Order: sequence, then C-alpha cells, then structure tokens
Amino acid sequence: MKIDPNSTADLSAQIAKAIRDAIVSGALIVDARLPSEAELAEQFEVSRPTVREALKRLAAQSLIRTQRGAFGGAFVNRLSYEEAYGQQITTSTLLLSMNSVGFETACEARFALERACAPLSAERRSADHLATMRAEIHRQSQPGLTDEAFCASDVAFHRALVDGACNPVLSYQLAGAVEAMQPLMNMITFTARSRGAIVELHTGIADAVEAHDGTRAVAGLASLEAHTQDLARTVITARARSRDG
Amino acid sequence: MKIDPNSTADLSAQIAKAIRDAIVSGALIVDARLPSEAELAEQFEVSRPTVREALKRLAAQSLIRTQRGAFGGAFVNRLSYEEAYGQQITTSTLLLSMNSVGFETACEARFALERACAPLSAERRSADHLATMRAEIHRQSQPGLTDEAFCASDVAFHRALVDGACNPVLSYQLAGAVEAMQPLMNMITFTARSRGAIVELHTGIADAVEAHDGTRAVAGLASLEAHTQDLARTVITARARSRDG
DNA sequence: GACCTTTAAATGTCTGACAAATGAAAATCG
DNA sequence: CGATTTTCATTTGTCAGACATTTAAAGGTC
Repeated sequence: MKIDPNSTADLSAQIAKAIRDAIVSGALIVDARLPSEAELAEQFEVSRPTVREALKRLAAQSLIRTQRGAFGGAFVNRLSYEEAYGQQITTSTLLLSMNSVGFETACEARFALERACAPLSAERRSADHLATMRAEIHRQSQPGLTDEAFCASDVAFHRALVDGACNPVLSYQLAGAVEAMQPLMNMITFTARSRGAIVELHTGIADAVEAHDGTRAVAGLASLEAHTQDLARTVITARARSRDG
Repeated sequence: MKIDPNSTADLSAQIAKAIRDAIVSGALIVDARLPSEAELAEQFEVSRPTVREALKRLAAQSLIRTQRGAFGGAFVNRLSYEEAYGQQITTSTLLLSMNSVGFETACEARFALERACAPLSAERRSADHLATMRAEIHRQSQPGLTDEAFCASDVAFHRALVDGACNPVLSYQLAGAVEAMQPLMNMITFTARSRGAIVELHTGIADAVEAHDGTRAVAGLASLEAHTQDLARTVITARARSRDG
C-alpha cells in the first residue's frame, strides 16, 4: 500500500484510497485487522490525525469497523445487506432529489425494475411473502390513514413482492429504486377514490402472485404504473393551475 | 442541528449524522456553504479535529466538497450521476464478493434487471447507442483478445443497451448490477467457441433493438442468460473435477 | 477454580501551532 | 483613471504531543 507523493489530493483521501483498493482487490480480507493508527501513520509518513481522517472515510462507507481497547483497532467489515441497503437508499434518494429527476422518469425506472422481479416472485414467493402483501393491502384499505402511512405501507407491499423472488441481489437493487421513490410519492395527496383503485390493483397483483401467474403479475404492475403516472399528472396539473390562478 | 449528549457513539459520527440529516431533509440545499470548521467546532462544542473527521465522513459519501482558502469551506455537493455510479459499483461489488453470492444468483438478478430495460431501449435507442453496441460486438469477435478485455467489452455492450432506454435512473441502477458482475465473469475462461456463441447472441439482441422489437430483445437476453449460466456451470464443474482428481 | 486487580494497547478527544491556498482589498504603477 | 501587483485575512490541510477512555489479557488473591 503506497501513496503517490506527486498527487495534489488530500493525504487522507490518498490513504483512504490505498486501503480501499487493498480491500476491494482482496489483499485485505474480511475481519482482517489493519495496523494501528500509529503504525499506519509511520508507514505512510503522516500524522495520526491524517490517518484517522482516512479511516473515518472508510468507516463512512462501512468498509471498516473500529473497536476500542487493547487488541482493538480497525477491521475490514463484512458489508451486510442491511448496510448496503442503507447506502443504496441514501444515494438513490439524494440522486433523485438533487438532480430534480422527473416523477415520470423515476416512476418508469422503478416499475420497469419491479416488473423484472414479478415473474420470479410469482414462482418462488413463500406463504410469508404473500401474507405480508395481504396484510399491507388490508392496512391500505383502512380509512383515516395519513398519506405518509399509506406510502410507507405501499413501500412495504412492494418490498414483500420483490423479496418474494428470493434473490438477495435483486432485493438489494430494488431497495434503492423503491425507497428512493417515497419522497416523490409523498408529494401526492391520495384521495379516497385513488386509494381504492390502488388497493384494487394491489389485490390483483397479490392474486396473481398467489396463483403463481407471473404474466398476470407483470400486467398488474403495468396497470399500477399507468395509474400512478395518471395520478401524478393530475396532481401536477392541479398544482400548476392553482399556482397560476 | 444538535447531537445527543447521551449517545455512546463517536462524536464525529453523531456530527456527521446531524449534518447528513440536514442535507437529506433539504435544510441544507445544494451549494450551500457550511460554517467553517472552527465555527462548527464551537457550535457542537467539540474540537476541530473531531469536526474534521465528521466532514471527511460526509466527503467520502460525496455529500460535501471542500475548498481551501478565503471564502472556501465545505459546500453541499450536487451528487452527480458519475459519483453515484461509482459508489453504486463499489458497494455492489463488495456486496457480491464479501457475501459469497453465487454466480447463479448474481447472474439471474443482472439479467432480470437488464430485461426490464430492453423494451424501453428498443423503443428509444439512438443511432449512437446502436453504433456502440455494434462496435463492441465487432471488438468481441476479434481473435487475440484477453479474457479481461472481452469482459470489459461485454460490459460496454450491455451498458450501451441499458443507456438506450434514455432513463438515467435506470442507467444508474443497472451500472451496479452490470459492473459488479465483472469480477465474477472474469473467473470464466472464454473458449473460442463460447465467444462465438456470445457474439451471435449479442448480434441478435442488437438486431432486435435496431428493429425496435422489444420482445425479441428480451428473448435474446433470456437466451444469453441461459448460455452464460450454462457456461458457468461447465467451468465450475470442470474446476471441481480437477480439484478432486 | 472463580473472582478481582492490574496493566498495556488501542481508539477517542483536545490543544495549539504552522503551512498552504485563495480570493478580496489595498497599494502601486503606467 | 485603469490595470497590475502586493498584501492580507480567512479557511482548510497537516503536524506534534498529550490525556481520557475502553478493553481484554495477564497476574494475583481467596
């Protein structure tokens, strides 16, 4: 692990990169212990605060974990699906909000990806997945639910559908797509009528998944996408009119 | 922005979380300048190194950028697609390698997601996208290509296909899925015969996309997935045999 | 053998300082 | 007066040294 003495970048960034490369390349394996901060400082010929800044960068990416005390130190972290989900969601959410991605674009992407999971889910879903979907549908049909709670339940429904595919890599990828949509979905106020329509579409999808009918599940998702896009267009038009008038 | 005095977590982690929440919630907008390190230290009642560790954590996630000099400081960064791609790829790659995800699982996820893009790409692809796909196919058919170069060209082909959907959110999501597969694909040694088969399948997909035939493109990808899975099974079986015998 | 104490090693935090970059303002020159 | 140069304050980058806190292993006591 070496750093380039001619680079103009921060020393802490260079050191972080050197260690990150060692981890990604496999030179440092999971649970391996890095040298102590003092040793790293000596090795890279920098001060301990600089090394610490580098280590914090890696910790922010969940690449390492630290433990205090004797025989503590920094260890290469096994990136868990939970941590990966979290990072994926944060990044996706910021990407959507900061680049003002249109609702239409985000919605299209999300449903396209979700349709990719539907046939697998219809084939493999367990009774648990189905029960979760049914439970969320039931919650969505209860009156008095806030828009936020309705959206949260919507996310839970779709995550159950995706998890039904029993492919953790798919679940991970979809976590970002589905969760990152929530802030955009929250901008929509759901009327009782539109909620009814969504519950009906969800029920159709759940029925298809229960019957192991992937084709019908895909069709149901397509209808749901069309309905969601309609809904968003209506809301946006109404907002524009009230703003102008 | 406040931190919890009862928390046992690192101060730098708490401070990073406070600032991150302010950014994600929109309280700090893009290009907004954060207080100087000295001011933050005073505000959170910690020392400057601690503040710096917090800022480095945020910089590692591309949430802020820093600039030296007068009127410099830390600014909320607009998360570009490039940066998001990079993080997505790093996270996905580590997730696959550290959790020993099977080739089968990763491959299934990747092709499922890619099939989701195919109909959109067939509909919207520009001449440029098509030209890139054709160029990569041509490169793949040249003899003397190393396995690594063949894989890299494969990735470029599929990225062009995905980009053809003209949906940056889809491109972002797929970047992780496609690129993270590369280390797994690199474990496969491609014989001349299997390369020929892949080139043929790629040509079929490109033809379908050129003809705006989404259904045929999806079918082509399904064939390619089946072929890839077959190839991997053969390689794995051969390896196991040579190890045992 | 079980329990307590000591101790060494490591991270977490602070203080104070200097170096380097950078843009604004002031000073200088044509 | 305008253009150029210099100065300067501000801010991040880096360093050295110190102390606090945590932790597990080693050693001592009963």
